[in-house]
Amino acid sequence: MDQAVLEASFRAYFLGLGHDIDWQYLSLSMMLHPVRKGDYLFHQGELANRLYFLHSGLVRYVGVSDAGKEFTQTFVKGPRVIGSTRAMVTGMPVLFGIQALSDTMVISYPWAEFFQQMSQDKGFLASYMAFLEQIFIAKEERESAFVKHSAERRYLDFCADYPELKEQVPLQYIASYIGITPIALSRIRQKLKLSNG
Amino acid sequence: MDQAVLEASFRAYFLGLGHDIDWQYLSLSMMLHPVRKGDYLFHQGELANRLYFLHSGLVRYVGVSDAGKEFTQTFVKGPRVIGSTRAMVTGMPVLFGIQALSDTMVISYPWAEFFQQMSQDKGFLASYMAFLEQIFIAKEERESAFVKHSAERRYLDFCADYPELKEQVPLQYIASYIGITPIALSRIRQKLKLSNG
DNA sequence: CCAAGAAATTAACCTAGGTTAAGAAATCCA
DNA sequence: TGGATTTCTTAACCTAGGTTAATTTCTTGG
Repeated sequence: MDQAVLEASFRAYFLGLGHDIDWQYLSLSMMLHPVRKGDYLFHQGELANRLYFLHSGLVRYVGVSDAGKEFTQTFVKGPRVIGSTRAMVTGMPVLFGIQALSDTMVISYPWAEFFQQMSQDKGFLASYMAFLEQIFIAKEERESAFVKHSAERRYLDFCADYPELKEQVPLQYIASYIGITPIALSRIRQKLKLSNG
Repeated sequence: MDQAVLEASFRAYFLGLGHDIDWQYLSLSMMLHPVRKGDYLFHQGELANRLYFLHSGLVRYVGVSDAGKEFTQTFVKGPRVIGSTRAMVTGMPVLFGIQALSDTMVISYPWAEFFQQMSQDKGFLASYMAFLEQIFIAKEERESAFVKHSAERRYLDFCADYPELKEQVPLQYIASYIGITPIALSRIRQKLKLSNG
């Protein structure tokens, strides 16, 4: 895949965040990560202090519980910045892994250097800020939904909010996203089928 | 309370986020909200499109579920910026209320105007960005803990992480913070008491 | 300092969702 | 295309934590 295309995709994404950015400040070469369906960009516990950009494809963030059970934190479709803000900013090991659900293309830059160079540009700061606001708002909404709604309601909301994911993503991942087992999700689907005729 | 003191506290907090800020850009008068123990700064469902700063005291963020049950999203001790990023940025109604757990003093500015003026300053952008990173990281950690650990473990972690809150905050709020009922928390505490002699 | 309300505990019972297990359906290669 | 693997469903049983309700302990305002 052509690096120029990837770079253009990356810049277009940032432009979409609402501010003009002067990329002259940036003098770093990107790293390419073609991640195949099923494989991981990184695993829980590893270091991931880079800025990752998912150019194309679909991934999920996966945490593993003390008891060894998987939990899907979120699904992300490219083009979008992905990764762990915490790991990137603090240099601590990630709390979740990122698994490709389709063949994907990811690029990355080392965050510390990238930020040092780009923070000279106000447009970049404003864009990155907008990105942080976006992902924080998404978390606020998700936390709220988790607390307020039953598993059944969370499933229905998922289907309404992500009709296309509902088709592409294995049910077990959807179950782990709404916080229940695949068995419990089956029961819910069964019940819904009956009550809807 | 002296406005100059509150303003100084506000600026000191931002300075603590790591960047020098030129406050000359700002020409807005602050609003004062002395919120007494037990009262709310705002309730779930209201508009809260202002930048709130908790100068002193302790508050909790409270969501109410479909079934009418309360859930404590987080505890915050001043001095710190508080409020809903989502409500502030998007102008949508808040997903949770903020209740004072002690007598508090809160000040606020209208966010849109505040941001318009202050976004001219790179130091402010960088500081606000740092704040967003901080709160996002906290959410990442909390989400991870919720999924990975049992209620008992979450209680023990809470006690370890916030020894001072453990003393000041009613048990029912701690219960709702770790996602269980006060009754369930009592059972856990009982069990721990027995097993520790 | 006391009465009234609020907070915490305990007990008895209930239920959503977890667990194990086994079969059916879908998917994936070779 | 067919055997193998993975995914999904169903059933039977179990358990953490919810619910209701009664009792005790703490707070707090007058």
